Amino acid sequence: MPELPEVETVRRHLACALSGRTLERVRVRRNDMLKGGWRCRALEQELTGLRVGEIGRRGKNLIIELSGTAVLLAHLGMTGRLCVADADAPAEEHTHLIADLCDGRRLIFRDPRRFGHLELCADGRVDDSETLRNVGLDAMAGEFTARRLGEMLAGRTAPVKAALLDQRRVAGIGNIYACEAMFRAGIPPEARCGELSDEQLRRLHRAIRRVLSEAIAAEGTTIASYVTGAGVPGGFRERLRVYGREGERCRTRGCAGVIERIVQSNRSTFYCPACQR
DNA sequence: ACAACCTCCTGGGGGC
DNA sequence: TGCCCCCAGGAGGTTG
Repeated sequence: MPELPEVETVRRHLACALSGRTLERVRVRRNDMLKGGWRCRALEQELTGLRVGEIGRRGKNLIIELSGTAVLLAHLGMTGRLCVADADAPAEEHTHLIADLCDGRRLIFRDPRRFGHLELCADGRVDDSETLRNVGLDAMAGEFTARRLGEMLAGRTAPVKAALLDQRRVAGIGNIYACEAMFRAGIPPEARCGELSDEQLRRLHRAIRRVLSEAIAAEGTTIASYVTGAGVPGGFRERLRVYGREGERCRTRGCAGVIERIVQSNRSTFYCPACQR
C-alpha cells in the first residue's frame, strides 16, 4: 500500500531508470485510469516523443516532468506499480500504460485494483490538476512543523488518526504510518484533534517525521504487493510496532501490553492500550 | 464547515 | 480440493 515512504522509494528508482529517456511509443489501455478528462488515444499522442526530466513527489503522488511544460502525475492507489522493465519481460495482466523508451527498456504502469490513476498536465500547472488540487503540505516538507500540525488540528472533533489520513491537510500518511506515528507519540486512538496538548502535538510531529524517515531508509513497508524499484519487498515491515500485530506482545521494553485492533472511519487501527493513554 | 458513512476494485485467505 | 464470502484501504462523493 504505497504511502509516502513507498512512493519516495519508487521516485528514487525512476529518477535513475527513467530521467533523461525519451518516450518513443506509448500505449494506454483504459480511459477510467485517467484523470483530467484524458482519453487513451489523446494521451498516447501527447506523450509520444517527450523526454523525461526531473521526478518529484507530493504526498503519495509522483510528479514526472517532461519536455516543454508537460508534467505526468501518477497516483499508485493501493496496488499500483510504476517501474522500468526490460522490453522482453512478459506482459502482465492489469497493465494500463506501456511506454517504450529510447534505451530499449519500457516504463510500465500496472494496478490490479485500479484505485490509482494518471493525469497529464500539458501546461505544467500541477496545482490546478485534479490530482493535486486537494493535496496539502507534504509530511516531509520543511514547512510541516509542529505548529502547522497544531493549526491543522485546532478546533476539530474528529479522531486525530482520521485527520492524519486526510490528504488535504498533511499529505503522505496512510493507515500504516498513521497507526505507527500515534503509537510512537503515545496518543490513544480515540483522542480527538482539538484536545491534544502542545506537548502531544510536538510528540506527534516528531513521531510522524521519524517513522517516515526510517521507513524511507528501509525502502518502505511491504504488506501485500508493494515492491521496491529493484523488485524486492520493503524492509520496514519487521520494524512495525503495532500495524498488523493484533494479539501480539507490545515491543516496548518493560511493557506487558498486547496490541489491539479497533475500527475507525472504516479502517483498522492498531494500538497498545498500555503505551497509548 | 465538519464528521460519518458509502463506493469503487481485485487477490488472497479462511471457513465449510 | 474447491468454492464462496469477506477483507484490505485511498480518495471522492453523499448525507446529516
